[in-house]
Amino acid sequence: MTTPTLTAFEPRKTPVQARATVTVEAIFEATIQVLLSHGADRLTTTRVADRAGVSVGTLYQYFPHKQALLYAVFEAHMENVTGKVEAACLRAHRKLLAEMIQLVVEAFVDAKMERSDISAALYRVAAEVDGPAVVKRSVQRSRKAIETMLRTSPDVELLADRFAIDLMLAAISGVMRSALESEATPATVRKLKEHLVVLCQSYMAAALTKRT
Amino acid sequence: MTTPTLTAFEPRKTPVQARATVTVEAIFEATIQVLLSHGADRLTTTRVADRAGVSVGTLYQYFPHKQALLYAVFEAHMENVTGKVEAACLRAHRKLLAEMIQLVVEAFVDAKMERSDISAALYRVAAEVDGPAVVKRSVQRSRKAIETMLRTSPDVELLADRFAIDLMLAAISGVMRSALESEATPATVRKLKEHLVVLCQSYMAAALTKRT
DNA sequence: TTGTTAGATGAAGGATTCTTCAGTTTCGCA
DNA sequence: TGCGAAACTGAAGAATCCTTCATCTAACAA
Repeated sequence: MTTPTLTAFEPRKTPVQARATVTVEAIFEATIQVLLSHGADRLTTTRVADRAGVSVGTLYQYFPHKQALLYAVFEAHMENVTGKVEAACLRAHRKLLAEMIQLVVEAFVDAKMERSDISAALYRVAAEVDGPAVVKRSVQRSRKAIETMLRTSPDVELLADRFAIDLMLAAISGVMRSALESEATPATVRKLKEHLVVLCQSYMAAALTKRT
Repeated sequence: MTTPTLTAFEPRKTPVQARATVTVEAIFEATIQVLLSHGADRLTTTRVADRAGVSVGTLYQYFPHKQALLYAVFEAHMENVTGKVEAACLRAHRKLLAEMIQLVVEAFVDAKMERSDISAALYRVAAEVDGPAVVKRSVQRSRKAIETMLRTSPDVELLADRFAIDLMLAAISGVMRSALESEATPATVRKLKEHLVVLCQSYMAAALTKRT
């Protein structure tokens, strides 16, 4: 056992020459393009390779199987969103609770909406690879960032448990999914963002006050 | 054009004899069983038929294609959950806002957890059929029930817009999905229920008070 | 009892897609 | 310039799976 759990999803070969790097990048992009133009069910390794301007064989040189490809794309997306959230947390250090929440929520929403088409398409991908596992890791990272952020607030005396934070993140995700799946208009998204901020602020205020 | 949009998902033939009804019911149940034992990707029409104790041909006599079968199962699940929510709304008429929210949230959670294995498995099915469309209809029904419920409250003066209610429902769904996908323990679910109630109560209180 | 309709069967057609690998081309370096 | 390694190619193998339809059986009504 070299790498126990996720071996099957790791790249088969790492590019060393420059052109190989370009190829992998092209395959990556092509995957997203095919996803958008043909849908997740008509996503074929051959089609992706065509779109990337390479042959199927090349694709299989870097990804052991179709799932690995999809997994990589999905993971990259989550990584991007999580990164944005972490960055927002850092920027929000030492601010008031309400403002913290606002910054984090807005960062999350913006990250998802930046390429809303991709975000929406990836929901179907997440179902085919092990979405929940990737999401769980992403949530853990976000939670940690939020926890340390909260510790710097002059506003908060009672520290929120991970439960409350995870729940808040799940709620945000749910709202965003619903918005993305119904192709919400920009105006709607703006309103949604405000409401989402209110929702999280109210909940956090309640969670950080409640004495049980 | 007889029935424009969803024709493709409607049953091909309606059972008239008693044994046919039994058959359809068996196929229905078998679909869920196969889903639980083999997973959504290994869900095969032949396998479902076998499990139901009939031949594939019989299956295709009632469902035009595999998707229609999955669609029917998913829709039934949503129908069940939505029904429970509507019932809870009716029971909560004329109560105080906080209690209303509590009853509705608990009804939703309970409905989803009643057969948590099925609920979880159906997330993958929803991705293959047009999940969002079914969900949207379910949300509309729930929202209406909640709106009329809220109107009977002595507690609420400012009426919540559909936006706020939809958002709340999406948040609840997101939290439940996260819980189901991580196979939360009963203890966790209990805690989660409490928190979800708090979250929704806080948000609704804020939404029904805010003056913009 | 008998004719008619509903219900059930399951082998086989047809189509699609993943994945491999033997062979070819390109790159980097001595 | 020449050689070994890295990349790339794409036809073909292999495995699945969906769906049909000609045929048979059970139910029901007259």
